[in-house]
Amino acid sequence: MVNQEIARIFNEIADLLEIKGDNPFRIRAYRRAAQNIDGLPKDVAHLSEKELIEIPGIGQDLAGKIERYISTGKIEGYEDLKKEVPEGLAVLLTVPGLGPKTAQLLSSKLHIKDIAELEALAREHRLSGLPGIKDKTEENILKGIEMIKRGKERLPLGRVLPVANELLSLLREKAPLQGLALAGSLRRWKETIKDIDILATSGEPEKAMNAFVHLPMVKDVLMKGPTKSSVLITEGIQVDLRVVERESFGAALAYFTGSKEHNIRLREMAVKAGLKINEYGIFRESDNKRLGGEKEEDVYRLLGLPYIPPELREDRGEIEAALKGTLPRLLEIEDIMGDLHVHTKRSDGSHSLDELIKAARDRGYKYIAVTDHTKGLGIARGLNEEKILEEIEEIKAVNKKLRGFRLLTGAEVDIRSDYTLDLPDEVLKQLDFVAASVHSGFRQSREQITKRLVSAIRNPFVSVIAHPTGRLIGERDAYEVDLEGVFREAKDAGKAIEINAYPLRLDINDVYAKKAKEMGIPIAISTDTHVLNQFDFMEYGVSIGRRGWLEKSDVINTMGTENLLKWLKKARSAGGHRRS
DNA sequence: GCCGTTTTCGGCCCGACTGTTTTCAGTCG
Repeated sequence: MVNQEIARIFNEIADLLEIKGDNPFRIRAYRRAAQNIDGLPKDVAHLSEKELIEIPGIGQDLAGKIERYISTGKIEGYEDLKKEVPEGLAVLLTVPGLGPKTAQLLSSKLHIKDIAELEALAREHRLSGLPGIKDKTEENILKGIEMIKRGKERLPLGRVLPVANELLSLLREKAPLQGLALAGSLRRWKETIKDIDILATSGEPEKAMNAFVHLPMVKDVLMKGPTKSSVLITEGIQVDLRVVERESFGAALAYFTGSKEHNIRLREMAVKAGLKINEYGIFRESDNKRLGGEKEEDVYRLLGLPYIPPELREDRGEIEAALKGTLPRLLEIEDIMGDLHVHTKRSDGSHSLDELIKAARDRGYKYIAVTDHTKGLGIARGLNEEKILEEIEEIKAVNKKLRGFRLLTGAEVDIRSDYTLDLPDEVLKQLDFVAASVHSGFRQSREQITKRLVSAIRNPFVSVIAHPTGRLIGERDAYEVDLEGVFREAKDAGKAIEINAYPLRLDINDVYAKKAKEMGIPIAISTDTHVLNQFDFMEYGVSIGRRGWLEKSDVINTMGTENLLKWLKKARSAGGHRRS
């Protein structure tokens, strides 16, 4: 999509304007526009000017710039701006702690053009002596460069959350802190995380901060104050701890949870209502009287809004919905009745049916679908026709003995590069549940891969498309695919789309989940469990669903067993008509 | 550059920490 390209250019324009010292609100406008275009599930190339202006943060001017970029490939002013700012200078802004003012200074005095030069000069202590720069600043610049070299700025949620929870329990044990809570993008369940934000109250903040910066995994202390400290831990993750008074805890939690854009919107509303919101509370502007802040709900209540769950706080329309009273009633983990993507040791899973049944029942589930890989996936010991039929027989036998729980016969069939499935219809039609997914040929063209998914959807026996984009967060990009086109087909054929809850997948993501909901496509949230404790991944999937504004009724595995089986049957007959 | 049931012009969120500073600018979130 051209969206990401435009977002990149708008962000670069913001960088360049920042170095020039331009109007900060203009800079903010470019960044906001970039963010909203980036997160848009529609290709801006296909939008009219009127539709562009409906995107928050896009006005007459930027809409025109986008339109002309689509037709001419150029964004006016951008080239001129690049000429005004020395080549490569914007790159310096990627060094943490180094902002536009310092970049400008380094460029004008020392003509530094890239990070390599900056590093060399800092090592030779040639930066010291510039106005406002001494040894310590030099040291911090080198530290910042080290952080860049260490690589990835954002880590997958699934890698960070376990570390964060471990940190919490350690802090509970070692520091005089109360009410410890995760905040920031972790609390919003964003799919990648830049740092771990922790909020707490304490009667002895100084002592608590000391305990924090001396935790065993702390590698470096970035800053340390009485109410806020930041450290770098061994995994290379930054951890911020903020300590506030109890009466401010709710306001601080709202502030520290973000997103920044959501908070800005709230604070703007507050100003208009004669209020002031900061991390200490909600105050009346006229006499600074505290109106609330102990509970997070206070913030929303005093603005006349219903409580907005953290997963929605991205300034993607949740404030408008709250004002109109149309916030979704979000899906809860307790709504999930079963898992529709589970592997056994017959293919590449690790457990028997009995072990899986017990684990699922322990979670209160009513059913699981057994979806072993099929023969196309040799590497995962995929099952051939004979073995699948064998498994069906075994499941039928097990089901006869079960009370209040049901195994669905199923498979995760491979969608081959030649647009066919790797099991014949005669076998598929004997299964309760068929997930179809792509495991190879990722480099095919957008048209080819889209056609593969569409062909699978048009097979009457397919129930759901699993991990529809094939991405592995931080490891492998999604293949090129027209998901919107795939969604339209799924809508016509009455099929579901999966949110794969495996933490490195989270596929489809929140933005497309919202899109699917808007298009009326049923969603299955499934864990792709290979080992028992991976059933716990459901929490990640539900959170992606919540970030996508999903309600219980949008998700098929919130249905009871009978209703689900009915739905599956209907998906078959609906799909059958579309057979091509 | 965006945006408006108080505005089509004049606003635009708010505070902590650091380093280099005699009172604050820069950066970050």
